[in-house]
Amino acid sequence: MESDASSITTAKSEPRSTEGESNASTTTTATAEPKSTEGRRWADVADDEPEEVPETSDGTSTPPDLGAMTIGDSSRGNQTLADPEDSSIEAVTSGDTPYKSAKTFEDLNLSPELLKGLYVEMKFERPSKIQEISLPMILTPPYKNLVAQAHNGSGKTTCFVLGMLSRVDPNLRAPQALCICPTRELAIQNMEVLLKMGKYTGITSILAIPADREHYVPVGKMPPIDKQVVIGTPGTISKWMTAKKLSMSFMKILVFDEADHMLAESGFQDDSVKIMKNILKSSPQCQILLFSATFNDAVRAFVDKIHKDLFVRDYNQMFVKKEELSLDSVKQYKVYCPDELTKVMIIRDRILELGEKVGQTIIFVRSRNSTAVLHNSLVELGYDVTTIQGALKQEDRDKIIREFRDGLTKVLISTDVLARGFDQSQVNLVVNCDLPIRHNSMEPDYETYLHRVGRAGRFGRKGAVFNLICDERDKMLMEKIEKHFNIQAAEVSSWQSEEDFQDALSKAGLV
DNA sequence: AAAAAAT
Repeated sequence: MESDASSITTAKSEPRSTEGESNASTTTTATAEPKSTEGRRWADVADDEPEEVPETSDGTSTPPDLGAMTIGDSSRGNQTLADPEDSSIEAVTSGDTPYKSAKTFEDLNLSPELLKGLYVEMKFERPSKIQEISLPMILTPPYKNLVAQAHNGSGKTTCFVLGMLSRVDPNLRAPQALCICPTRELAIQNMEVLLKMGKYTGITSILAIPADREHYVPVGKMPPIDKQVVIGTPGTISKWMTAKKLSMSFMKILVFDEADHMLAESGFQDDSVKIMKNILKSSPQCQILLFSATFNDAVRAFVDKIHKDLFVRDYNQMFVKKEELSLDSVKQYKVYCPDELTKVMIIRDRILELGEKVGQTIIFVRSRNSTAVLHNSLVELGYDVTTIQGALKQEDRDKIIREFRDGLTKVLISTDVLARGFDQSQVNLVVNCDLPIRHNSMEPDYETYLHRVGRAGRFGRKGAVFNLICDERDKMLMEKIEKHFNIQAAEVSSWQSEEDFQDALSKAGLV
């Protein structure tokens, strides 16, 4: 993984309105971490690739001491002394709390039970780079809010799950940690990680997603929640909260997964802000973590605003530069084709079989209706594909996901319900049958594009994306995407040539 | 347009 060879840079910013504090200015960089050859690290680095990173300057490198560096800026404090060529993750800490990077889990004062979960269940050996940086910021008092950006497939989930588990007091039988996710699938997936990592801790948890019909209990008849960690979707959480079934009085940590989406999208934003305000009212000290691979300027401004409006507290940040965000390990292609109908032929004749050879495939389309159209034409032709979208019954959604997770199905057609966060290591191929587009505009949806790409190449694995381009609008969208991420998607020269597709996959390192 | 969710 090339990104491991880059360095960490950190910068210190000052909280607004604290003047006259001393600002020692230094920068430190960390060189490539030595790789362990046996077992897995916490982030499950691609195990099929022999790691050949030499243990260079290991002994000579300075550990990144996250507090004691660089300048404070009076405004937002994004100023750093980083070498722009060399920085892939940047931490901006706020205030005077010194943060020391966590080279081992023992550095973090975790309970023995949690450590056992990390080593035995998760098979982690030591913190990854983003964990090394973010965990001390999460776990060091005073507990400050954190806005954390990290690459797709780099293990954000394990970061905030570990954060929640270690901040919960196992002896207090009340909700203390809350995680809000954009989809039920993501909530379920995060819960699975929590159960695994927290297996020996005895910490209790509950999913807050709508129950299916036979398990439905009216909220009024529900007993109050006494579980310590709650993970769910905004509607259900908000419902429980309003009905006073979910007490916010002991809440210590609130996590927004895919935070940019949760805070920016209408429909999500209202619930998210409502929950946040409600928690802060009864639990003003609650720590808020915002995690995502993408934070655009509008979201950043909003985050800054809510901090001013609601908390008036300073917050820490960790982020990645836009140019370094698109995954190097996933090769992106464009396929020109004459019309929409041809897209189906291409998927059928060129992509499906090749895709099955290299693992599993997700095909993204724009609308629920398009999933049905594509699904039917492929099934009619005898192909075994399944489809997921938000209008399906929960049981069906669960079944489709289960079958895909178990490897019983190889090709999944999906709306953007799976664009974010869905983690299935066997997905090596992503097809954008439609490019993602911003509602009511001709602009591409850059964030969604990046998240879709990120469904392949989990944890540094190889992957490929085929973008099907059939008219001027597609072409324009693709050009904008390339420009935005400063990449050049390779062209599959002829959609009619099986060899060209074969070639594309081999260039992506998949065959 | 899609996502969540409750009506």
